[in-house]
Amino acid sequence: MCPMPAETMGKKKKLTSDDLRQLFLEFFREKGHPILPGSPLAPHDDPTLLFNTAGMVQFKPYYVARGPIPYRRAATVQPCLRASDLESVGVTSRHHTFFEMLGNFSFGDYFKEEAILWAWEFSVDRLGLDPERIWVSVFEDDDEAAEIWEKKVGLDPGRIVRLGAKDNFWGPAGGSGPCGPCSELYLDTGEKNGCGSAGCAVGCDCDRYLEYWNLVFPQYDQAVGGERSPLANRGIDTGMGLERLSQIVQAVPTNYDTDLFVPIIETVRRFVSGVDTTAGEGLAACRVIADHMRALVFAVHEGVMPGNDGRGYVLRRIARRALLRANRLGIAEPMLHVVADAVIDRMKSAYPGLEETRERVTGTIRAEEESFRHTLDQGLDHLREVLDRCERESTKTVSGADLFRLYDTYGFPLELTVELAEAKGFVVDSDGFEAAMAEQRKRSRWSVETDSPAEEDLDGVRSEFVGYETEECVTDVVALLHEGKRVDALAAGDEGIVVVGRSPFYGESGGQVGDTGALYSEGGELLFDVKDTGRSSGDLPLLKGKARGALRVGETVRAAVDRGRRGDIRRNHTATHLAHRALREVLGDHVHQAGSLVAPDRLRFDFVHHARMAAEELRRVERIVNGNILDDLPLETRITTFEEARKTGAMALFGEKYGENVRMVSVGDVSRELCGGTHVSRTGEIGPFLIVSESAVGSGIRRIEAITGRDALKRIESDRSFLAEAAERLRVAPADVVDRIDALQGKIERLERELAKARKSVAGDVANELLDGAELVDDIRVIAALLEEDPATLKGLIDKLRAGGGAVVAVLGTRSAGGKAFLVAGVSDNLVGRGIRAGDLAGDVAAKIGGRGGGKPTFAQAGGKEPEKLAEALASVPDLVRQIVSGG
RNA sequence: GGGGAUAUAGCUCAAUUGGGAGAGCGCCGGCUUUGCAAGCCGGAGGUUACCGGUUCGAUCCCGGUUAUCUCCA
Repeated sequence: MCPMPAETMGKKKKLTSDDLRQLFLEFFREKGHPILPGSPLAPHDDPTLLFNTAGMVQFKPYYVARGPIPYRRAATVQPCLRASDLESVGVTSRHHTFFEMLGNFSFGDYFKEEAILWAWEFSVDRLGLDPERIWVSVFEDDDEAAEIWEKKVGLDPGRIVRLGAKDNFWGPAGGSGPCGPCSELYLDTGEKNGCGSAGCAVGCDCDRYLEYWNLVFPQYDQAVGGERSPLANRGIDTGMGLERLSQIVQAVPTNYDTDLFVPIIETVRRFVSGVDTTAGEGLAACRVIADHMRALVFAVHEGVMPGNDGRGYVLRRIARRALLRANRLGIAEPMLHVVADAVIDRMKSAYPGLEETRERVTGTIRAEEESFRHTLDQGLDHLREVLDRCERESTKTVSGADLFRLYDTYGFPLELTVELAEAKGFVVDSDGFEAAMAEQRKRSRWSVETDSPAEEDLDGVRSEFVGYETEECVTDVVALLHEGKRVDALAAGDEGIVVVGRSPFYGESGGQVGDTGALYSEGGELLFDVKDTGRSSGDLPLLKGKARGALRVGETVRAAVDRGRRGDIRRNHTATHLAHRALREVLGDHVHQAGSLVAPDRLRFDFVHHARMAAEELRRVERIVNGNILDDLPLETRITTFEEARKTGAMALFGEKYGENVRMVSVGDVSRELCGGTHVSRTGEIGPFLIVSESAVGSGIRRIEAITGRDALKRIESDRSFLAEAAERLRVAPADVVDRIDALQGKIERLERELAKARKSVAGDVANELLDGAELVDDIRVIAALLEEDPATLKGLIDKLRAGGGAVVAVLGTRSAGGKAFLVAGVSDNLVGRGIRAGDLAGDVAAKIGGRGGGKPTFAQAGGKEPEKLAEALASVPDLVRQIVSGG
């Protein structure tokens, strides 16, 4: 193949981004690289990263590993997500939240020479880039790399530029790990694209020299503190962004004009009318939406849900930024899910898995759109209130506190607040907002600093977990903690923490709760009650509890786990695995664990699923699990490598940290999961499995709770006795209980209707009687009576008396439950003007029975503690009315 | 992990210093009208999230729990 300048490519068959992925992988396969799948965007095994931000992340251990590794070179296409510089997206052509990295890697295999020669060969021979327009940079003191470029490649020394650490020293990704100097390849797109300044060259910020490939030569291992040591397997780590590569190969002005983005941006445009989307803000908005939706689709596809912390929060912020931009474009309807469809259509050829999750992904995004719409509506209401208040207080400034409250509490975007407030002629106190923000940051930092325990206290302490094999063993006390400090001994009665050399106690982890039990002396004396077992950051089992005798470091003890409780836990844990498997079978493969609790009395399993489970689905899950239990399947645990386990299809958790070696738990051939917990040896031990509840935990996450073994038997027993008892009370056979209840309810309904009618007519009679017996004060009929009715009836009577017409004052009393007095007072509407208020009346009468009262002018209630004085107090009502009438 | 807010009918939300739990939509029944949209009347539906406290009396005040929203880390 002969070299071709970039522009001429356009006239021939244009290379698509799909072609470029293939060409790249094919080229490095020819050079002896195994082609590996990209690792997940959300790495399970690297807690230093929220998301995969670079191509080499999955290989970090291989650079550091001293022992054997599965391969010495590799090539990948790695999806990456970077949310650290969201503000730059759409403004420049080179920042993306989601991008794909093409990379070739060497771990202790080839080094600079091959990497450089191959990069050149691929650029010129396969991509057809014009060799006269390729420039390179090397780290300032990397003579070796410069010489390879000059001597072996034969590149004009004038096109080899030396740059400092800012540009040409890479890493480490995530703050620690492999790093080293690098060499970058650039394509000169010609003077017309430059900034025109005299110093314009490689490294300049303008768009003339486009960096497209970074060859990193990792040779140091950087610790968290910043110190560097030589890397065990120095090697090569290259990264070429597919978006940028597509831009230069397709000879278009920006990444957004490549075939990766065009169909997506076009989809966004379909929703816009009246705004120019070919330039300026409108164009930038379309680009941002397209970019963000690519990130969102891939992250949700992998099972990350928008939420309010960690990875989920990053996702939510990305989604909301996209929505805000859509808002700016005048789009009111939910549309991101449509853009998501376009992303899936565009990317499914390279990532076929996207098609399978399409419905879940677009559904999740749609739900997120609607939830943000809701947040915005709420925020608008609050903003309106704030502005109204400012108006009333005739101030033209919206305070920092108000701005912050809208943002912090109601999640209303600051820029929207500012825009809307200014449109109405207000000014905003941005400094006040910043101050409030700084205050919140300070609080958060403070809380992080103060609640980390003094873990360094346990440096050098070793403890082995032997609980898989045994529930009881003889061992030594290797450390004691009292009130958070290392001590040599605990006295009887002290609360503290014990660490033993060999621990049969399981420390809480992976959802399984900690064991309880006891420590005994060699003579059999109880020394320590283990009330719970935790886990230090170094995974030491920490036995928490109370000393019953003197306990010293170095002492030999017999450690015994509470066997019955552990048995319950084992049953529930194995049942959890079976339930997980059964849920996937019934609901689909998108179901995966989002949280789990394995306790002795129940198991709780949270999982990703978008809808409420139907009763029939729950029954099917139950039936499948109980079927597995009846089959009495054997369990097998095996220690293997993470990669090996994945190949066998074992389920692993997103966001969970796994070491080099993992423990794989298989239940027959129905379930295979990575798990450190304790399990039964055959499923038959589990006994009955009953799902007792299904509920929502958060958006897109459901929860089931279930019981097994002894608790399930107890539940069945009590359910049966409830039913038997109910049947007995109803005097029917258990099978007829439901029919009987229906019949009874119909009867109750009929009787209640009749009763209400009867009450009404009785109340009418009583009201008439009371009116007849009323005392006249001037023209006012005054009624005061002590009745035997309940408070609700009294209230009804008052309404009747007031509605009867004429001038009426009524106070009714009764003894309420609990030996207290209850009063209601009513005054007809036409008397309010004459100064008679029900509230006052109720208060005055209540005063005579040791209580208080109040209410509205026409209706009031009161109570008192001395019901025996009720009659006397009521008798005073006519006088009270007389006083008001004559006094007023 | 920390701060703030919210929790009332199936849904969206009211309830003025603590004093009778409501509206709109939806649902059921009836009527009227009709090309459709609809209209009129009636009805069912509530442990005011949960637990405790103050009070004669708590949807309202106080404390705790849980859940959701939201910001920071």
